Amino acid sequence: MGISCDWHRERFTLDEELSHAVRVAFHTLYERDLIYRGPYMVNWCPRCESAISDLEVVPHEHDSHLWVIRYPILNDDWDGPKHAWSSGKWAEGATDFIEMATTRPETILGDTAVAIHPDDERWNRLAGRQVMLPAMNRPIPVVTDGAVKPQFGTGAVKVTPAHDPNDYEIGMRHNLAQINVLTGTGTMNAEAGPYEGLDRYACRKAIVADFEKEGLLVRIEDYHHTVGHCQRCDTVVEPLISTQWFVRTKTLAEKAIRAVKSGEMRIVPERFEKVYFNWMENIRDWCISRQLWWGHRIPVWTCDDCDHTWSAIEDPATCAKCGSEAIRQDEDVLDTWFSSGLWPFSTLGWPDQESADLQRFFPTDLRETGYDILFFWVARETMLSLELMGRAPYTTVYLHGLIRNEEGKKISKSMPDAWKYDPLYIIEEYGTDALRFMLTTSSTPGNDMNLDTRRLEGARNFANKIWQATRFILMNLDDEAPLSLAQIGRAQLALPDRWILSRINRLTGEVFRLIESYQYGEAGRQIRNFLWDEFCDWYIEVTKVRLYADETEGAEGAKSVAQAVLLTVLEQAMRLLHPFMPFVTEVIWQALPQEMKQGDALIVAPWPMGDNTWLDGEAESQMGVVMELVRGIRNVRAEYNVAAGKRVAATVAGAGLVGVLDENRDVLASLARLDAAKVTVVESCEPLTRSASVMVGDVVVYLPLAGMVDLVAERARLEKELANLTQRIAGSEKRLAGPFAERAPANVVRREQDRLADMKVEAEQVAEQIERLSD
RNA sequence: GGGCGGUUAGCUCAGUCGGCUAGAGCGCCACGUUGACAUCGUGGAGGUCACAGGUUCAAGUCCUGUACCGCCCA
Repeated sequence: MGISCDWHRERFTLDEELSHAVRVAFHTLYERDLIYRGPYMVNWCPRCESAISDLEVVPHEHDSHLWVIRYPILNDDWDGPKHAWSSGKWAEGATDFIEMATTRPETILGDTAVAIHPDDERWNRLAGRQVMLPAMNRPIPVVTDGAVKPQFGTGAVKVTPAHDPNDYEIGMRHNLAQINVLTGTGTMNAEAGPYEGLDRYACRKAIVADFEKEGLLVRIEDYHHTVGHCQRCDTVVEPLISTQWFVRTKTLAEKAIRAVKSGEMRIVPERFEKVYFNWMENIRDWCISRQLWWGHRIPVWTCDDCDHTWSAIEDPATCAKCGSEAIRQDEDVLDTWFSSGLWPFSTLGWPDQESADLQRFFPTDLRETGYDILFFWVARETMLSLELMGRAPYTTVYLHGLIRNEEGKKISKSMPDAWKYDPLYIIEEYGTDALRFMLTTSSTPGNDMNLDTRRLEGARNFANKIWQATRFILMNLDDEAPLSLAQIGRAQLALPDRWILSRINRLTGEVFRLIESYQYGEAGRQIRNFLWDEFCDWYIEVTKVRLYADETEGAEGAKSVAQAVLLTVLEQAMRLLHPFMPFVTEVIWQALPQEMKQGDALIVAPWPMGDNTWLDGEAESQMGVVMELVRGIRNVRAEYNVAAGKRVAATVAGAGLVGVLDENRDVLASLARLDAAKVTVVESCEPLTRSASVMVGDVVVYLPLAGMVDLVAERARLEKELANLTQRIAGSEKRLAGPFAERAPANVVRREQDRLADMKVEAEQVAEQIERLSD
């Protein structure tokens, strides 16, 4: 991708230094009582055989079922089953039942209660009674709990504290047993009684069949719901009670919120601050232990002899308390985001606070990443940095959007056509510069971008365009070293030179401003527009007059001025474009004459700063008139089907710009395909008959297109133009006559007045031409 | 349920102090000069800025609401 990195600072979190940082970080947090171990309901991936954090659970929608089942009530008529489960007679004799719905019938085996809402009249009468748990022959109570939603299912719910977060809460409130019926791989364990050894889904099938056989299956409803999947392997996760390690996030999150609120750390675009606050304010403790075979092993040891548990930075050989050698390190490893969260300082030498890199580079200016990483990485880096370094890890977080496919779908490796979106493939097809330019200029900060190959083509074509422009400039150099602008007096510069130099310096200032405010896309687009539309389409075309001029005419001086300006502008533009298209700009820059540049390579060349002394409003406005005239003449030629190659005569009534236009008659002639020998520039003249005319302000150009001008058509054309002008003049006059004149800022009013004056002059000219054609 | 983003030309998108006739690329129509480039040039057609209110001298831009699409969190 052409990214400029300090490659010698490349790091891996399992490197020795960074592993040490992990140990120190863990130990420090442990000593501050910010890390604890405890039983908790976690998300368990049966395939990874590991706990995963809340963030690693991806919800997916599923079409499933709601199984409505019933449990028999223990009462005076029935004191329990007389027959074996699955005999078909298990519930024989039972007279009262409680109905409830479940999406996971296999968890029935771990039920330790049935819950109802205290106000639910359907089931109130059963509060405090015992029901017999099918299959397990375990009497369990009916409890009342406000958390039960009466409108869901039948209003009664089974309670499985070891396998559901809500049930866990209910279980805590009612002091219910937590019975885990699953193994780490998702099969039923010994607590599952007759179903032991079955896979969770096989068990589901089997238990439903048995419920049906026993007459305890009321009905099956279709049900659409979301189910959590493992981010890593897409397996359906199980909520499971297990003992895990956690970071207490409350105080860390408070600090992290304060860092942004106080302005110590800024998030761009700003709207993501809200997302950040919302997440931090509702944060749950961070489960950091993983039951994986790789990673940083948790640096906590337990003594078999005295049960002492402690954290250490260096591996201990004996118990810190009793000295016994019978010690064991915790088997679990740390969540990778724990070590990654230390990245902003662990890579700079921390915990060595004196490290030169740490002193120099911490905190970092800018953290750039996708907004989907805000919680995973940015939030953790921020919390850990504030706790361990005492300050936020960076001053600004810049979040970009995600690349999506043509239909706006998130691209993932599992898509059959994922290869199309592989950056290496795109680079192969369009080039790295094209990809970078497309990525940087195709969207707005923080918004997603649909990949569009047409934009890649456009970017590739742009690379070709500047390459061709460079070829043109270089092939028109002479043997001698080119002059620098400093060697040329400003008085020697022609109007187009002053214009393009003003434009590039204006652009340079604008790009600086845009990049400073993180508007990279707009900066890139402006550079592109400058190079293609102004530099290539106008300036290069203008210089051809001088570059191709017959040298015997003594045009040598003018030629070298054009060469100098071309090189100067190109060189500066390449420096501006370099971050967007590093490769082609570097190659072009390397090919430029040494006199034009500083340093050995563009990648280390100074960033261009605009020079305001080159800003030239007069040149921009005068050149603007020239360009308008050229466009107008081209337009007329096209309308009258004048052969593209045909050079035509012209008379220019230049009015106040007569001097300027006279000096630039060659430019006009070249760009508008006029016959230079037959271009007359005067201040004013009698309207030419049998000619088409082009008006820009008070300048009129007459094109005597003998035999080609259809008087009727020309009149119609001019009348259309006049109608347009008249309408705009009316609008402008109306505006200036209203409250606008006194309420709007003076400069805006002034501008409107100037516009009106210009339009009036032009309208007069057009009217005059129509008048002439009527004679 | 809470929050965010989007809705501008046929398509993909810009438009960050509210202020010239709302822009670009691609596509479309016409033409194409020996002299950098057909990965190109010149000219042209094409938009009631989702809808409804409001603020303002002035609204694509600010405020309120609605609709549809997408995303995040619970």
